Amino acid sequence: MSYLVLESLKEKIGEALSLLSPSSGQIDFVVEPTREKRHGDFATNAAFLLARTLQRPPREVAQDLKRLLEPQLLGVARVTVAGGGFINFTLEDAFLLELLGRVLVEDERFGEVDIGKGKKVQVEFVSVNPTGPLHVGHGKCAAFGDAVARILKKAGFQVEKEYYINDAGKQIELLGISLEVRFRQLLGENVDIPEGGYRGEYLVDIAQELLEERGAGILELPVEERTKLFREYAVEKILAEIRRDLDDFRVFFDVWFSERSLYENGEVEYVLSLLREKGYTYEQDGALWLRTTLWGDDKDRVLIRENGAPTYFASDIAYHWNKWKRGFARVIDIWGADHHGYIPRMHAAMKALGLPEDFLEIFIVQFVTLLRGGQPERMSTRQGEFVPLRSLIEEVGVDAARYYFLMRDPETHLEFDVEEAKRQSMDNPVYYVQYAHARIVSVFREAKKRDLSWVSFQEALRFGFENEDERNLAKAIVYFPEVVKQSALLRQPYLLCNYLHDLAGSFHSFYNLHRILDPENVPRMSFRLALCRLTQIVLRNALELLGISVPESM
RNA sequence: GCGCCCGUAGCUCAACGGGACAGAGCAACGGACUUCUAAUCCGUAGGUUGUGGGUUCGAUUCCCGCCGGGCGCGCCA
Repeated sequence: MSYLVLESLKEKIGEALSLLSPSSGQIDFVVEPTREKRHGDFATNAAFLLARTLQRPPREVAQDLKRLLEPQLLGVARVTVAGGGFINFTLEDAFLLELLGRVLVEDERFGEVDIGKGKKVQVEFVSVNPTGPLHVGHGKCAAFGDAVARILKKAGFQVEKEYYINDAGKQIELLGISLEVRFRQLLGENVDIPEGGYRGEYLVDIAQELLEERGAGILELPVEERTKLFREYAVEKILAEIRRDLDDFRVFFDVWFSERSLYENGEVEYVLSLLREKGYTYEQDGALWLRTTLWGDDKDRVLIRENGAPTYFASDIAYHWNKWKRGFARVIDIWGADHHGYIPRMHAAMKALGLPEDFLEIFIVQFVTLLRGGQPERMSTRQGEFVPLRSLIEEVGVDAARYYFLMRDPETHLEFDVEEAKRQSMDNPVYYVQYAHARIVSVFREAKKRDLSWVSFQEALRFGFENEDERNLAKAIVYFPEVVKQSALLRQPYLLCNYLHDLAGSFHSFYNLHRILDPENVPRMSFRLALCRLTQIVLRNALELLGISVPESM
């Protein structure tokens, strides 16, 4: 993977550092693209860091490093010391062009970086209780989890996407009861949805369907059978709805895992006995507790209630034990912000089970504040007030919705004014990126229409750069694998959004400033068409990682 | 009260696990289409990074105190 320019630079700098100071092998320097071109192509802060340990002025250390590096670096035209001690590198054009040649060969595989080494990773996300349709906040989780999974796959992990169905417990009981109330109301009975029940309109529709399907007679069934029927019917219908929403949002899961199954095959029981055996549990007030405080939780947590029913926590521990048994090297859980208080106890439970420190990785997705005409809209399924994901998709489209959710760090709050997104949909940043791709396709379409002929892309690269705009575009293109690597390591799709916006910007500038189709100058035309093709490859590969469509025309 | 997230241009956000002059997009202003898609480009303007300290060659970034906003703190899930 030597086209990871930064990687090879880093390696050489590391070697130079250890020559200057053998003891300081673990200096955590960075190599980054420069913000300004007068600083060259890439720069490192290594000298500043070494200066500290050596107790010498950074500039001096930088000079020493430069002397060591200069003869070492192939493909680097210039090494300079600037500022207080930055070391700047300027790539040779020939090297850059060689890298471009490799991109053409790699094509759809370009951007693959093998940091995963085939390790099995699971990403579990959305996992909404089947008690109501998906809302906008879930959409953010869905877009994030799906993009992370795609990125990890590109980075060499073996990835599975999973949805955990909370089809057990009190909330589900309440759902069944709420449906029965709606059902009875349809038959004219004067009954009310109980405290804490689900009041959303969607249950009225489902009750209507059930009535048409099974008739009023089901109310005559024995209590046990009747509540089971209402409960299961509600879960089934709502889950089907959730699946349909996710399909339309282009989010597909490999596994749908039922919480209830953990009870049915005795795994909850088993994990509880495991924890008992290890001596991390105790009885108090008629309940069974886990000593999560041993690992930093605020207080111990209940596993089995006074009434004998296991808590959600208990089944969740069993669930993660199950994940471990399935052979994942690591599992990534993506939760809504309302669950963040749950993190310490879950990590504690993993430690109680003796699982590796880094087995479970949890991401918290902060809420989306939906604004509609300046008015904030609260989202709570239990209150029955929420903005469905579906209606957002219908208003702004899948591509725009996904891009908006992904363009920021999910752990920060996101403000999303629907009215504004609707009104300004033509200025949406996602179109800026997609438009670059559509333009490229259009150039080739035009070239064919005019029956132009040009030198093959690979051959054309030897004509080299004519201006800085072409060169900037080339730099952006070869930087792609580094972005994939970073966003995979940090699990941050938004780095790709930023990168895409940059790349599209470099292309739009290039396009506006230089004519591509010019039969009078075939070498130049050929070289520029090669750049177009290269840009197209990267735009396509990157958009696919985000689950955003790649339009041929707009 | 305790814990987590956040506070950067008028608005929405960047700044790549301390670095060069804090950058984009909207909104504002001025230019560029008889020529490959103007959903674009080129340019101008816009800032005491909430606030007060501290750590050091250097702080938007790390630490502490305050101010303001969001979310949690169940034998719910």
